[in-house]
Amino acid sequence: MLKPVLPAVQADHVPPPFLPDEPLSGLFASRQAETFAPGQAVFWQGDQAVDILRIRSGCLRLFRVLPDGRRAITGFAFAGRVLGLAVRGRHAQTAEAVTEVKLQRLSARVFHAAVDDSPGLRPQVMELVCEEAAAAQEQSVMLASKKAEERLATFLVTTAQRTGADLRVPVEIELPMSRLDIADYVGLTIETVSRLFSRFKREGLITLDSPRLVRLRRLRDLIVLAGDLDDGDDFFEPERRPARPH
Amino acid sequence: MLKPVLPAVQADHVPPPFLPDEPLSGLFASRQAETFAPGQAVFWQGDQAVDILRIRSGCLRLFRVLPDGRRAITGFAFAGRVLGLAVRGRHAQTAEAVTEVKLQRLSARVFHAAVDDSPGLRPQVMELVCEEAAAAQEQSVMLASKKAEERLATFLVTTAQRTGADLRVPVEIELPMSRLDIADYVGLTIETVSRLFSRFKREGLITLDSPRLVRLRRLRDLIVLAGDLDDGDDFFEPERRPARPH
DNA sequence: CGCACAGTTGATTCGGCTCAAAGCCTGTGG
DNA sequence: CCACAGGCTTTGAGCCGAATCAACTGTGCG
Repeated sequence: MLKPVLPAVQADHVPPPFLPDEPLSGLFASRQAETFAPGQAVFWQGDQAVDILRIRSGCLRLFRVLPDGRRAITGFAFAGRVLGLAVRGRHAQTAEAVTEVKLQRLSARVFHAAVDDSPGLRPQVMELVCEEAAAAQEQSVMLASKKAEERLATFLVTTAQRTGADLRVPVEIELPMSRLDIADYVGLTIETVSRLFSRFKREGLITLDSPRLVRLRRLRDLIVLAGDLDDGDDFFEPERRPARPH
Repeated sequence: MLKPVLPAVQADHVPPPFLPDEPLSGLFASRQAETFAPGQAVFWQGDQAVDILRIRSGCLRLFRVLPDGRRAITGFAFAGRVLGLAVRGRHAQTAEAVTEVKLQRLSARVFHAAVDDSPGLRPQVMELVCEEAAAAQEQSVMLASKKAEERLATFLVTTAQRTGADLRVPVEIELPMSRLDIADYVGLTIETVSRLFSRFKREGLITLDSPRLVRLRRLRDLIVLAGDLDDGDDFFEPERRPARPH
């Protein structure tokens, strides 16, 4: 689950707009990018899903709204993520830009046709869908059984994970999303999330250079706090995340 | 999401051991069934996933255990369900028989080889994996934003759904799982679940002929209570769930 | 008959929510 | 350059819903 999943994103010299070795990048090669401003929706819950999308840069939030207005964020999507693979018919969620987002679009019909007669692509698509399923289950487990502090710790650790940074030293992560987004993601309120940030800071687990810029000191303790996460012992194994030549 | 998903399970004359039109039934046609006693594990979290399984009868619980022993049930699996499709490498969860379970087994290697060169089977497998992903997300949304009573209502309604019964009249559902199972599934404690059953009964939403035999009176109110669920207006549309000839 | 276990019910506690009020940055216009 | 507005974020006080702890009640089984 938490093993290195993203391929080579941590390579020092690669700027955001060009991630090599991304899954399915070939299919999108010649497609031109659209831009979405922060807060703008890419698609809405209930929309007919006609396209497969690939994020070039930026961050999206994926969420569902209950009839009474409560919002549950099911995930955040970053550069390289392909959306719409597991969608049959209508979108079950809304996708909204958190930061400015650039993405490419491909007709689902064309996409699936192309994938269907490429034995090389098929397992890649399957792999991505499986990852989505696994992530959703992970989230369920967290929400069903973890307490507030464990949820935030989990969020911080997995977010750090995603950046592909070297996890053996204090990691600095930039959170593009607001406290409200985080709250709706981990199933808490803004206030509780904020209080937890403060507490983690007070206890020396993190530092907050600004509300959106977190440095994880004592990552190991955070991992333990997070509870699950394969208990993180193999997080620091040299052979799993080889030292980068510099 | 909640539209009729299972094909023809509600046909009156079909006894549990022989569900026709089941997805992928062809592949398992000649495989002989194994039996698991209640409480027995079919596979363990962490096991190498070598087989694809298909449930012929009975009910399984799928769950993960956190290091400190808390258990989160991610779902229950019933006859017709195929397990192991979305698993890469090791199982992320344990599967345990709730009732006596009979299932068939097929080597994952063989299975995927067969699927891979059958253009007819591929979309079926994809469909199932997508359903798994969707179910997990549904669960996440519920756990992230619903209160206790809404969770139990959701559980009851979706369970009723699954049976494929006519939902316009009081549905009687047999719950194979214990209160503890339900609690671990909806992210509550046994006591809270029990209290809610009592309350629903007191309020006339359900009757409890025995702890495991629930009759849903006022299903509509339960659906509203459940909150989400497309708000259930199209639950009762005649054309969606045609009246059965008798 | 009595033990074991599942489920229910009650009393109490406590974590996280709600409501309310300050801080704090960012951008905007004077 | 500073003042101010507005949206985030933080912090505080009090409350409430669900967890916890603890009987008690079936019900099936040796």
